[in-house]
Amino acid sequence: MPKRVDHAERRAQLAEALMRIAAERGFEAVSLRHVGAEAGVTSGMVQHYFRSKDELMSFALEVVTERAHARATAAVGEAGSVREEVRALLTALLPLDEARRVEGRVVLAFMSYSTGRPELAEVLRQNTVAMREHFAGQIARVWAGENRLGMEPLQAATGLVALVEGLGVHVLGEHYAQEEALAVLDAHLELLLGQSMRRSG
Amino acid sequence: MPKRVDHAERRAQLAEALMRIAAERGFEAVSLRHVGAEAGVTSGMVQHYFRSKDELMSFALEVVTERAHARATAAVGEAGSVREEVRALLTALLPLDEARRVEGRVVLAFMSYSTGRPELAEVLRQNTVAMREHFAGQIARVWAGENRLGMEPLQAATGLVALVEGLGVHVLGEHYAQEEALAVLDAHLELLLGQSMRRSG
DNA sequence: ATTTTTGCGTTACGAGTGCAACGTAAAAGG
DNA sequence: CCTTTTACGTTGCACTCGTAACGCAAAAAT
Repeated sequence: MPKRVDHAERRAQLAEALMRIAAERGFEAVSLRHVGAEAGVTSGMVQHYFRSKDELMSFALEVVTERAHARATAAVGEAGSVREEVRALLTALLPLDEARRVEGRVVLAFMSYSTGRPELAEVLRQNTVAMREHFAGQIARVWAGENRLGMEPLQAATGLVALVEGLGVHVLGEHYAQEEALAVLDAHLELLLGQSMRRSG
Repeated sequence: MPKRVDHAERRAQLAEALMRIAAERGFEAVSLRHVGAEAGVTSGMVQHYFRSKDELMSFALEVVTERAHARATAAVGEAGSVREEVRALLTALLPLDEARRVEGRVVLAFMSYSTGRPELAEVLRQNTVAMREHFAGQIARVWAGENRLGMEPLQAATGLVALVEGLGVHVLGEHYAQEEALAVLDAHLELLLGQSMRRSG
């Protein structure tokens, strides 16, 4: 055999090339040849590692979700309180730097692309479901059984995830500055988890 | 001249064909030939009404935003109070029936597609900005100068729009049922505009 | 040293693309 | 009636696409 190559690493490199193209030139510019060129190889090499374009696409989506998951768990590790953890998790999902903007664009593209492709849609769905349940648990802990905001923890969690999703989309589209999005997120976190809640009734 | 045709109407028909394709088969299935076939004509006819594919795409985006705007203003007309109006506006944006699901998918596709296409991105941006400002004004009216939730009306409005955007995306992706999304929206509206706010301090 | 396996490039093919050019039937204007 | 204009359809071109087939060098296995 030749130079013994790490299969997983090569696949990851190609997935990264795909993400760069999707983020910079749009999803329709993603082709085997372009991905190869972006990675400095030929389309034949891409074919060697992915049996079809669909397989390449699926793998890229998995990479991007794994990356987001890794950043999220890293952020959790640094948090001291539940509220800090929730905030760290949510801000880890916002496109606040170039790397996350690229990932955000890729995820957005996949959201549209997954129409009529159940396997891809399922990956995205599981992601949302997991986050929803995680936040619901954390919110329930903070609320400690009391529910003075007129909603269930799961509803609050669903709203929080949706809020961040929407803020992310708007920041990506440069509808407003990321500082505004962060301020809005903080205000809503304060509303849900802050002291003011204990003063309400 | 031949059968004297309403130019605007034909363009609208083609835009609708485009939307149907984009919603059912995905954005990459949108081609001049497919749009023509969906509308029951040839690609040459499409070329007759749109000088380029880009022009067709831009027009379709305008159509979809105009349609959403029309539904929004119609919903406002039926509202009796500010809160009802806000709720009507927001639910008019959620993909709660097939027509709105189609539009939602098209908008989502355009969000991704508009990467690197400033004219398209600007249309989406203006939409968000307008809604943000509108809701900020309405919230300010309801709050009547008092601000007990620890955020500005514009921030509350931004959060509301982002929340609905996120809920819409999740419902489109079938991450959860639309009833859940509606319940979450109502809970948040209650939080922002309901009586409980007057009881908080 | 020879065989086998692997990594990767090259080439080719059919299909689909946007677009330009041309053809033509029909209706309005003279 | 005849010309002009409009509304299409048709054809063709240059290009890109995904995929399959083949080629070949290099390294491990024997």
